[in-house]
Formats: sequence, C-alpha cells, structure tokens
Amino acid sequence: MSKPIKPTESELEILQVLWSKNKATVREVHETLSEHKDSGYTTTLKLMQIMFEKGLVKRDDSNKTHIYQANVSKESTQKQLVGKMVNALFGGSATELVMQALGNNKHSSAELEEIQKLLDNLKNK
Amino acid sequence: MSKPIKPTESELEILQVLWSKNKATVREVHETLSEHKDSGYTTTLKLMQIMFEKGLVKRDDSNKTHIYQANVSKESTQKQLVGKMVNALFGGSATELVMQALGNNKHSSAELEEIQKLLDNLKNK
DNA sequence: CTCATAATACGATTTATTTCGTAAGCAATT
DNA sequence: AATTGCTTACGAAATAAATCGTATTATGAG
Repeated sequence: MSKPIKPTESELEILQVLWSKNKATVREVHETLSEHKDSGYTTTLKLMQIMFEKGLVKRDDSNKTHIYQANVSKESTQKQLVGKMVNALFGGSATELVMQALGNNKHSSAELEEIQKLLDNLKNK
Repeated sequence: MSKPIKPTESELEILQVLWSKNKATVREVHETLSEHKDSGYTTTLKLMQIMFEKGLVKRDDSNKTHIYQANVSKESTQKQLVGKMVNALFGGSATELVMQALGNNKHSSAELEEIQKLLDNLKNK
C-alpha cells in the first residue's frame, strides 16, 4: 500500500501552487499565496522547509535560491483526501458524495456530458 | 449567508454519530467511536462540551445524563466541506471531484442507476 | 442513610500547526 | 571593502486540537 499523504491545510495551499507551476521558488509561491492570505514570507519558507523534511516536496538547492517541486502527485493526494472525506462525511459512500456534488449545480452541460460518458462506461463493465 | 461551520476532524466523527442516532448520550457516542479509535471517555465528553459551546450541538440537560443532538445539519455541513475541498483540491471544479469519486469504483449498479437518474434530471433543466 | 456507580465539570498537559523574528550567507553595486 | 537586498536556517512563540486526571455531584441499591 502507498504511504498515507496527510498535508495540512496550509501545506495543501502550497501544493496547489506547485502543481500549477510545476517548479517554483519560495518567493513565487509566497507571492501567489499572498493574493488570498497574508502571512509573512518566512512563514511560507518555514512551511516549505517542513514539507521538504516530510517528503511532500523536493528541491534543487544547487543554487542559492532553491527551486521547489511537489513530490506527491495531485491525483494521489486527491484520491487520498476524497477517500477521507467520504468516510468522515458520507459514511463511506462515495455515491453520496457524488450526489451531493452533482446537486450543487455549477456544472455546464458539457461537463454533464462528460460525466455521462464516464457513467455509461462504468455501467458496461 | 450562513455561518461558516468548521468542525475539526474529531468533531466530525462525533457529528456522524449524532446524525445517525439523532439523539445520544456522551456514553453512547463514546461507545460507538470506541469501535474505531481508542481515546478515553472524558476526551469524548470534553469534545462534546466544546462543541456545545461552539453551537455545533445542542443538549437537553434537564436530567443528570445529558442528551445531545446535532445542531448543524448533515447536508449543510457536507455542502460546506465539499465546497472547501473542491476549492482546495480541484481548483474549484466540482465536476472534477465527481469524476474522481466516480472513478474510484466502489459503486454498485443500483447506485450508478441512481446517479444516472439525477444526471438525466439535471440535463433536462 | 450510606455506598457504589456513573455522569459532568474543568484544569492541565501534550501534540500539532502556524507564525514570526533574527542571524547569517551570498551577490551585485557603489 | 562596505552597503544593500534577497535568501536560507532555525529557534521560539502563539494558536489550535486532542487527551486525560481528578474533583464533585446526582441517583439508585442496599
């Protein structure tokens, strides 16, 4: 079985940035985060150092300014956390989660089509 | 707008029990939780007292043994937290979450049918 | 009434998470 | 060489969460 990935709230925010940028410096991550929250630069730095120790990110420190990169995939993290949520909130029923998420509008008809396709696919298994 | 419900991990476990039983004593909640985790009775008690102060649960303390009940609905809590997860992990796309959850097998054909129905319904809107 | 049992209250400790201040290094500029 | 401006390292404080121990009180059995 794979190692349990358990990023905290703040670590998740940082991972988000790394996933979207692929590689980034602390400064870049911090700038991005600053748009939404306001904590100091060293806070972001410290968090990323801790994440490095935990193995959540890797980094190239051959230059003075280190370059960070996520070391856990977005997909496995999503899978992990969605699973946890299904257990914690939907009594283990992924179906219930799907229903809830579907019910929350915000889906274009193109998206609904896409879901439909996946669904058909599953039904013919 | 509605108040931001933000139960912690442990509080969520307790809410789960309360939602399923409707009403319950600390003892009952604790017994149920004990099946999965092992912390002391007073820990559960303390948590429920804190939840009471926060307004997450209500209680009838007219008798020595207090009767607790959730004071936030399962639905609104789910909505709240799923929304948060969609933002934190799926860049705001609820559709992506649905796809991820669907991909994770664990759905009976009856469940798939149910989802299908909901989907058709949404498409005809 | 007295004792045992089970419940609540509550302070305190432990552990996890977030935040920041300060020191020290390096590089470009003056 | 000194100054300035970033950068990392790192300890430590602040905050939040979970856990537990002990005191107290109510209630029913004897």
